[in-house]
Amino acid sequence: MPTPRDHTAQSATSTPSADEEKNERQLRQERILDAATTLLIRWGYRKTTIDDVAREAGVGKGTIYLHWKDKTELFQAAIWRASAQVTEEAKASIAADPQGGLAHRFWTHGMMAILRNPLLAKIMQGNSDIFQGFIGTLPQSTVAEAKEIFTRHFSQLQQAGLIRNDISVAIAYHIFGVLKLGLIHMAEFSDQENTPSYEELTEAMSELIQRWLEPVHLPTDSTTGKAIINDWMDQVNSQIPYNP
Amino acid sequence: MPTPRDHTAQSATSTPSADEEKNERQLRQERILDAATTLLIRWGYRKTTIDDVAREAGVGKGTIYLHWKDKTELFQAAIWRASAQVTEEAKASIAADPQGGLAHRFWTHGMMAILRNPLLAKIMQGNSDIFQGFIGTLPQSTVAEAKEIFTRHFSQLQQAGLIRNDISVAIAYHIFGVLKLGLIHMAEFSDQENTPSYEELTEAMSELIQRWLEPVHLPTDSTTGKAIINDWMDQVNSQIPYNP
DNA sequence: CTTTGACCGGAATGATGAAATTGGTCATCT
DNA sequence: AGATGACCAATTTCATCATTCCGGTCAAAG
Repeated sequence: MPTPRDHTAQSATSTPSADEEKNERQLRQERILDAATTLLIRWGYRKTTIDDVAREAGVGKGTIYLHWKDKTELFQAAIWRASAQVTEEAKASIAADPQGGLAHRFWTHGMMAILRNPLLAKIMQGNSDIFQGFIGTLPQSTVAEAKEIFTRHFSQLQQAGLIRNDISVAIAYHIFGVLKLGLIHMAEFSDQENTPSYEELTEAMSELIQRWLEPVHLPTDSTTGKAIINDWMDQVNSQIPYNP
Repeated sequence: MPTPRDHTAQSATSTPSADEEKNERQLRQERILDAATTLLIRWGYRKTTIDDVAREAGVGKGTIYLHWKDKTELFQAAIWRASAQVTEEAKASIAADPQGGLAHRFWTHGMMAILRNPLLAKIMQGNSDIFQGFIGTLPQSTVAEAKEIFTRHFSQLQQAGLIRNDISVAIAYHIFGVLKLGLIHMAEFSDQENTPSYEELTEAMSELIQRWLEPVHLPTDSTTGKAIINDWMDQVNSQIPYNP
């Protein structure tokens, strides 16, 4: 009972309309996700308690259970929101880039969007133990589906002449995995001072992708590539159960 | 006392010459290293005891201490021997390959030599927990020195026109690290059936290196490159305290 | 109705100590 | 002398129990 907290919005209208209530609820949900994200970055999954999140968000513990079934769903929601934001940002960057349809530009925009997001950046920078005890919660089907989405769009990019045809999708998928995991673990492995800056690294990786995957003669039309990649991002996003 | 064992060579000459004794000792040392290697692969560092090794090698436990100071030195020796063998093999493959001086050929030979070695292959295939409780025993200076060796020879290869000049050594070092760690962790991550075969993977990686690092116009003379790489391997080997 | 935090029980954590294991030594045997 | 394995001390492992912690519930408050 003796828990003074700032109820800044003291119900200006005595009877809030249904819309206003909806909005209130929405805002609170975001606030809780903000709190979860902050603490996820600061303490990791295992060491962050529901109580912590509730306190950080300024709500009661029970309230959180009005929004999510359990702890994993809450943190999944936080990660999914981050992913959705990142994909959305990447989509925008790609749309704004005249050459956004090219493989290496696409990679660059994706990587930059990730690094701009505090949560995903932290993961990328090698603090993979944020997920202590959380990995394995994700359904195996999700991983398989992600691979399917990759395969489908990679093939489309090949058919559009944006990626070399003489490379197998399975190999490409595996090596993309190698690059992603390698980036994370190498960041964890090497000490700060010897690690190149992320700008340098992004640029170098972008060039690697370009030389590795792009054919010498690229199609003059960039819209097809953009469309494919846009579609890709949308499907990745639709795989993420995050309601705006 | 009741420990019957096969003393096949029952000292044909009553007084073995100094040479023969030396040889005997040498052979026994190899046998112990063989045992250590086998058990390292089967059980990992932590779960392999000195007793196990002695039994597997058919010698008394005390005998092992006539050869090495302690447990870590024994297993270091086993790993170092493996590394020396691998570098030696790689050197031979490179020497036999007319194009052995090219970056992507060099990478291929190195990777194949590693995969041919049971111990290092096991590590490469993601069973990095072979080292449970062993990592950290290696002096930090070794890592730093390895980086120096890389840097020096990479620059030499650039000067020889075998590797593009417009890429920084620091970046290249980091990305090589990404590739190595990525290969290990991706192998650990993805399940058998979805993983491409090592032949496919080696070939694909070789091509990636080629496109990423090699200039369009390569020097006609291959001997310079071979010499540099030979030198590289020798220095890596000399960093390893393994006496034939 | 919505929101809350006291409360509950299962699970993680830590302290304790007995028992087993194991790296390394050394008296003994060859 | 060179090789060995019984032996020792130190560490690890395991079982036990007390205590704390925390995800989730729900009766009560607003």
